[in-house]
Amino acid sequence: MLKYSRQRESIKSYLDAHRTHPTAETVYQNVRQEFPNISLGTVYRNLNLLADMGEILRISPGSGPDRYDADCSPHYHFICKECGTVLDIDMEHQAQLDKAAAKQFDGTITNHVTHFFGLCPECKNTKLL
Amino acid sequence: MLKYSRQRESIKSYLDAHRTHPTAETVYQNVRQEFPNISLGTVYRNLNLLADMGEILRISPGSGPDRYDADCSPHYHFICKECGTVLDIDMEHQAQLDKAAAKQFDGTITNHVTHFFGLCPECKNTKLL
DNA sequence: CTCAAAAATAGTAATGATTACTGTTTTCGA
DNA sequence: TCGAAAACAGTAATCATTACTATTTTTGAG
Repeated sequence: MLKYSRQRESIKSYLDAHRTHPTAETVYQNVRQEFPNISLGTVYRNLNLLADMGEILRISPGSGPDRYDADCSPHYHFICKECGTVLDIDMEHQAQLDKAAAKQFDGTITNHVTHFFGLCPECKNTKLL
Repeated sequence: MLKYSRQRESIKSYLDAHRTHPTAETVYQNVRQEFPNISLGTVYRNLNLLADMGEILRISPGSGPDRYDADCSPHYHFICKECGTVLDIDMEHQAQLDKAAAKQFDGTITNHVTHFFGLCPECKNTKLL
């Protein structure tokens, strides 16, 4: 049975208010303003809980720590090869990919995750100089 | 300047011969048959080197250790939610996705990585019982 | 409201994957 | 054949995350 916790509430509302795909560490540093004694373990436990309940999304960018996103709608992410920033991609979800992949496959395909890579707007400009 | 090494040769040929997307640990255990004194660090260093040179592919499956693949052609992977197995997906590469993603995006998109999730053929059968 | 069981917490230790460091060995071109 | 550069083995360290434990918080029944 799930019980309310002020810490979880604070973590969730931080994510709701900041769509920057923060890491657990970033969430920790910020929620600490409200709960100076919160422990990193509590942040991880609640992020996992929220993700398991489907209230937030976990993004695993191939390298570096996982990111979290309050936007649970199926959408894609961009990851900057230079600075690691994670940005939302404004593009419709390609549900047909799952069917295309299932054609020659004997198992069951339920979903897919796509990450786009390249240079974010800022790093792109820096490279021009 | 890159110098030849018997250890790197052995790692590369293990990958060439086994298209099972092994982890660094699995490569280590197997190459150890030929080089009993090889260290895990050497395996990691050479896998990174080969990946940087574009001779092998690194697959980061969101959870668990990275996998390596001698097949560098752009292709997709399936990851079993139950057992973690990584399998090749027989499906053409969707190059147009990069362009679609770039439309509303101010940075530069060079490539994308897509992982399909679900149940592998074996776990699917096990679930039926 | 009170109180106790269940859940959550803080603090800390442990784990797993990977990288970094160091002294020795191997490679390879002059 | 010889010496600089690169790679090595072995080990220590790092990073992200999970596990453990004693204490505190939540919540529903009386």
